[in-house]
Amino acid sequence: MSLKETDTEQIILMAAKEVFFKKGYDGARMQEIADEAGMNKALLHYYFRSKDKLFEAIFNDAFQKFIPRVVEKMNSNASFEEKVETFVENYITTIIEVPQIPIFILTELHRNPERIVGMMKRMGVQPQQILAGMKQDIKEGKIRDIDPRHLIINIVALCVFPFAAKPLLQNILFDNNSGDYHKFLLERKKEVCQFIINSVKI
Amino acid sequence: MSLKETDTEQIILMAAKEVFFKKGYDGARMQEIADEAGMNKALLHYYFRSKDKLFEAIFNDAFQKFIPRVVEKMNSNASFEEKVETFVENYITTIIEVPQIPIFILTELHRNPERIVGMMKRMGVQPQQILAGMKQDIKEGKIRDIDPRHLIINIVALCVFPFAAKPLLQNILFDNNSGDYHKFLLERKKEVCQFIINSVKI
DNA sequence: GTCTATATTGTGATAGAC
DNA sequence: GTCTATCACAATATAGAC
Repeated sequence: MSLKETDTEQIILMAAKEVFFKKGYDGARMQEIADEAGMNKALLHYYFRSKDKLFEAIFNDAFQKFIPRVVEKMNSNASFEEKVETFVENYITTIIEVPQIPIFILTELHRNPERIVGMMKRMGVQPQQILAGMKQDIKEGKIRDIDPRHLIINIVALCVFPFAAKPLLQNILFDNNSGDYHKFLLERKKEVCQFIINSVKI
Repeated sequence: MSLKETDTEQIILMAAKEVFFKKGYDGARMQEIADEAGMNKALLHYYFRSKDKLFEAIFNDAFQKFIPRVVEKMNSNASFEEKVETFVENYITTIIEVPQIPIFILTELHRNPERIVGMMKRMGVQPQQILAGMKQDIKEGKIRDIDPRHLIINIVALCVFPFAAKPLLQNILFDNNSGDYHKFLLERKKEVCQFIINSVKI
């Protein structure tokens, strides 16, 4: 594989990511990706055969960069507080870099649930161990009695939602000032941790 | 307007809602809506002129049924606990009836932010008064010191997320048993209230 | 590998018979 | 009001020159 070929492939991937993230699969156009990449439609097909295959390449990549960083350490034997802090910190830091990811994944999850669920499972997103850890914490009286499934959903919800609803929140709460909203999202790391830990205190 | 005409119009609207909710604007096809309604494509255009207009009818309707029920009472002078309980109760009850609404609104928000934000504002989704109420509660020492914007986002996040990510959560936490997940969502009403109130306790 | 041109199919929309 | 037939154009995909 020559250097040139790899370059072109990378340029296509970057352009496709841009467009697919913004418009979703159904809304994206091969022509727009080609324009964004500064080349012809035909080249996209030359490298990736079809829109579907190109999308899959983007999606798998986004997914594989995202999930492991976020799930990391959740199964360690750290304290509940430490686990929450690590998770929230990793999650929000990661998404701030690519804030379109949550809505992208949610949309695709809606469009094609089986595929996403399958991918998640294959990548080791198996909450059983995490749930067991939480049960242990409850049993040992470290946190109050709460259904671990609610707790885990609450944690993820608090991290994801501000990004999924960003266009609305930024406008309605921050007059569309993206700098302010960015600062606000950074604050959320400690805010969310505090919110969770407070609410499970004995 | 004859009875027959109104009937057909309603049938179209129901079919369109079904398809638009499931596939989103870009993914939906006029042909599929016509099939779902048991009639011809041409009729859709006869009644609604264009795909865009039909979509708008659906969206406005979903929106106008949803938002007022949810925002209701948030501006009353009830206690913080009461307000949270009313909001969460209304919100989750409403969404359980039409669980596709959150992802539908989020997707559309992403596809066309200005339109959604505009509609929300026109429908009186103005958080200033709610934020002011929360500030007052903080000042009077009824809840702990917390940025009201974080608080309001947290409340909505906890309500919305389980529906937005339903296909994933139902599969991964409940082995795709929709009955179990439904029970779980009903439980969330009190669970979410408790979670919030605990976390803002002095 | 990259381009232009074109094939092929899909899709929103309209014309016109009934 | 409802249908069939069809238009016009958009979008994915491929053929073939360079």
